[in-house]
Amino acid sequence: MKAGMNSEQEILEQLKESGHRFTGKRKEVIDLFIEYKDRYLTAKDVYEHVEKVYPSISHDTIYRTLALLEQEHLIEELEYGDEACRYRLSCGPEHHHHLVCLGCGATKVLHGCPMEFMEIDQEDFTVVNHRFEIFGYCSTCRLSGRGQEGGGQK
Amino acid sequence: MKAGMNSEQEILEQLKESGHRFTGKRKEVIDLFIEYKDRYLTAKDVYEHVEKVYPSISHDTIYRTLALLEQEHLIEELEYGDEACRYRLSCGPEHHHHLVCLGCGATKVLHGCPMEFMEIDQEDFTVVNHRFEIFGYCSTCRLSGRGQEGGGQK
DNA sequence: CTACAAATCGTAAAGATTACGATTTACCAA
DNA sequence: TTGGTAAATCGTAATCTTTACGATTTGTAG
Repeated sequence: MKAGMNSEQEILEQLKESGHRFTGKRKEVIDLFIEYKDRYLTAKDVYEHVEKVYPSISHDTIYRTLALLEQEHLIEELEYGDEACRYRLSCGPEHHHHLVCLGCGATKVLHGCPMEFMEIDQEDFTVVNHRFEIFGYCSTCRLSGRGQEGGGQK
Repeated sequence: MKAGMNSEQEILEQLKESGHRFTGKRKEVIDLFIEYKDRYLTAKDVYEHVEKVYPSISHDTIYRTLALLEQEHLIEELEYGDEACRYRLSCGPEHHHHLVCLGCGATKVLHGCPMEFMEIDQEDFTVVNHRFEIFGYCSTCRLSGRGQEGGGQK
């Protein structure tokens, strides 16, 4: 993915280039991610948004669309505790991690990756990937009292 | 939890102290975790083990037992990608992270926590917790060819 | 405009986890 | 040793997320 690819136009362009079609349902999904640019959304959020325009939208379509967008690196997935997975608009080709707000799903990019500081003997253990996220409450949610109930994350 | 609390005797003792009963089913669960001391196990693994001794064991019992043991900090939980959660015997009171083998669930303790290197403005974002794991293949799984198929973790 | 493959629908299955009333059991006290 | 009581467990089914699939619709190249 090219940096700065975040308009509906550019995203649909990229889908086309990789041999996929431009459909109204995909447009709705993409528009929602653009509207909540820095935020993680659940499949349910996406379903409910598209449902407003296409009342007969199928779950199958939502999940396949999410899989397609992730495969094209247009959105990023996050395993969100024991709740459902969440997705957000991809924020660039460079490797990064996030601060994630447990109240509203808003995110901030973290600079630096902890793997730089880890020394692992690759003879002993072949690293495939890693996971790093910091959870908490953004100032908006903290001030609105949403950060006082202990949080949903174990 | 006290350090080195890893015998069946000690664990049952601690359960008793916190007002819980010593049952044959709990003993089976604890024995399994002790047998696979450094390894993550799924609820299904636990269910199938206990089932051998108590063929009519209920799912409810397994999940409540796991929740109890986790609440008492006797086991640790890990969200394992889009698969089921996994649990392992707690390895001590001090904060730590793990290397996790995608082939067999074996783990190694990592020294040092990435949060030491992260500078976060607590005015801006109130940190509640964080998550850090490194996934890959241990030497045993790599040699047996289990690490060549691309791995199950996205 | 036509044809074909991609995309979607509608419905249901799969798998993990939780819920709950009824029953059994561990354990304290007599 | 024996009850009594609350905890633990059973059996069964619901819930929730995600996936599957044959039938149908639709985008798009030619």
